[in-house]
Amino acid sequence: MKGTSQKSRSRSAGNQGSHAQIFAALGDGTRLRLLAKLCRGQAHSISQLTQGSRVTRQAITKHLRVLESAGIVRGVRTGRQRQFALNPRPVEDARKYLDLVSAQWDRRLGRLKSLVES
Amino acid sequence: MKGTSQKSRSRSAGNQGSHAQIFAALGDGTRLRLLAKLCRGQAHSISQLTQGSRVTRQAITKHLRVLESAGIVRGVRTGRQRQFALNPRPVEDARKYLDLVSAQWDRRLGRLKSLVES
DNA sequence: GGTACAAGCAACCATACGGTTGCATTTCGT
DNA sequence: ACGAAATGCAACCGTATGGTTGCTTGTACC
Repeated sequence: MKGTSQKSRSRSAGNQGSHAQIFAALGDGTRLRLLAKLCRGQAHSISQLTQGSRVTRQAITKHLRVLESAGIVRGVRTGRQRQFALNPRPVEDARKYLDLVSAQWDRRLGRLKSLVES
Repeated sequence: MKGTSQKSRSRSAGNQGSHAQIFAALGDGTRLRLLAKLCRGQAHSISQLTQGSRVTRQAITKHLRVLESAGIVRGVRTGRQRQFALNPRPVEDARKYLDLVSAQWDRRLGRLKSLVES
């Protein structure tokens, strides 16, 4: 997520930039753990999300910031705390991307693989 | 993929480590471009994969190494060159993981979201 | 109004990442 | 055998990342 300067391109086909950003955001254990908590549907505050983690609240904040700029998560202020909730859209997007990769692979292989492995 | 020292744990449920590694491997534009080439089914050598890229062969080699240690790609020697081919297994794995996330979210939301947003 | 909880800000640190350059090694072809 | 092609290896560089600590700001609540 560093070298690739993803500005704000939104080309439909082969748009590696945003996908790369999403995958990069998912590419960390702590963040996946956060995701696991949030995908249960309920919004959590930062300190709630810090509960049970071995890292500092600050670290969690940073991770949330990463997830947020990837669009995976959205935080809204409610009083003195920020409630973070999952935004399933980018996740769906990433899933579709991987689906496409698999599909393309399968198509080219003529489903030989599926026959052999199943 | 740095702080999380993913050694070789293979717990079935909530195994963030390997998933994180896969996502991290996918979290780069250049590597996604590599993936795009390879998912077309044919194996490519390193110099072939370097073709059309703006970065050095060495950079590509490093990226391939990352993809390889995530299991996404496998390279075998054929004479003086290494043929790299995609291994769809980890990709499928990652896709399933995201599927699970979405499913969990949808279930908890009782598909309220889908009704509203579509 | 004062206090305690939640979060933001900023600096700092060690290490990983993406990339390059330069040189060595292996292997194919003639 | 020799040159060229395809990799491999190693050092180096700038910047990002994950994490910490310390302090300030904002908000609830009695």
